[in-house]
Amino acid sequence: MLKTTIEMDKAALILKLLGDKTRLTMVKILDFHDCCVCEFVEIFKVSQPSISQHLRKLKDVGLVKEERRGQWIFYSVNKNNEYYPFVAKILNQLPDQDDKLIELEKQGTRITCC
Amino acid sequence: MLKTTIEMDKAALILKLLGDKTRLTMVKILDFHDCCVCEFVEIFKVSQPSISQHLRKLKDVGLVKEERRGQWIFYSVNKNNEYYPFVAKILNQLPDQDDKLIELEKQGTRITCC
DNA sequence: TCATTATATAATGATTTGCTTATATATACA
DNA sequence: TGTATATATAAGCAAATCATTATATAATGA
Repeated sequence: MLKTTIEMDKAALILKLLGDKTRLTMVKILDFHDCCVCEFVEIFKVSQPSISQHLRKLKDVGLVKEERRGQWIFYSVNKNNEYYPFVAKILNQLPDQDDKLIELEKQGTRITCC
Repeated sequence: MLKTTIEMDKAALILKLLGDKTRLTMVKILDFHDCCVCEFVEIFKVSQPSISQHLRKLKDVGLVKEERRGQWIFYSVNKNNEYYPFVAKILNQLPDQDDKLIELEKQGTRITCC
């Protein structure tokens, strides 16, 4: 049976995580494009540990997953996560953030390894 | 033209507000039933000022509105709010909280004035 | 192997959050 | 009018949050 609702506890937890502009934007970007830590550092203009800590939180609840590719660790949305459908309905209402990646391309700081 | 997306700033703000179990449950209940402060105090077993403060935050962003009825002040979801469609798509995925009100009825603490 | 690059983790600090108690205000009703 | 009830606001406090700097770990490439 397909789950159509989500427990309140879990919903509140996920909404809290998404209730931070940096993380919300990250997840919106990751919904369509894999990214590595250093790209986010470039995009958000905050320190590398700050980005790592945001990603850690998202990973801890299973919203994103990581995968090493050579020197980089790429993050992506874990679409198999039990709560992805819940999150997707939120993300679908947000404006696409492709301009952020286009900006990286222009700067030559987009990572496209492997 | 109907708005289909919401700015990231505003979305993050609203998600943060809903990222608290008490407020999330409040809004879910209010989506279908008006309630007054004292009912929430009974439901959530926290102090009256705590409930008032949560409602204040929700009111400040326009998500709920208030209306005095005699001695009580009833809150309801402001469905005319610009961002209600965004919120509704979240609320629709949450389990209904009618048991909370049924419990109040049983206890005789449901307020049905006016 | 050594220097560089990418990332994670630890420690720290300022700010925010969510509760509490105390108090003020407004309505209801005897 | 005086008392009880409902709500809001103020003040205070512990815990959580989000950033920073410092440091550790892992892979790359000369």
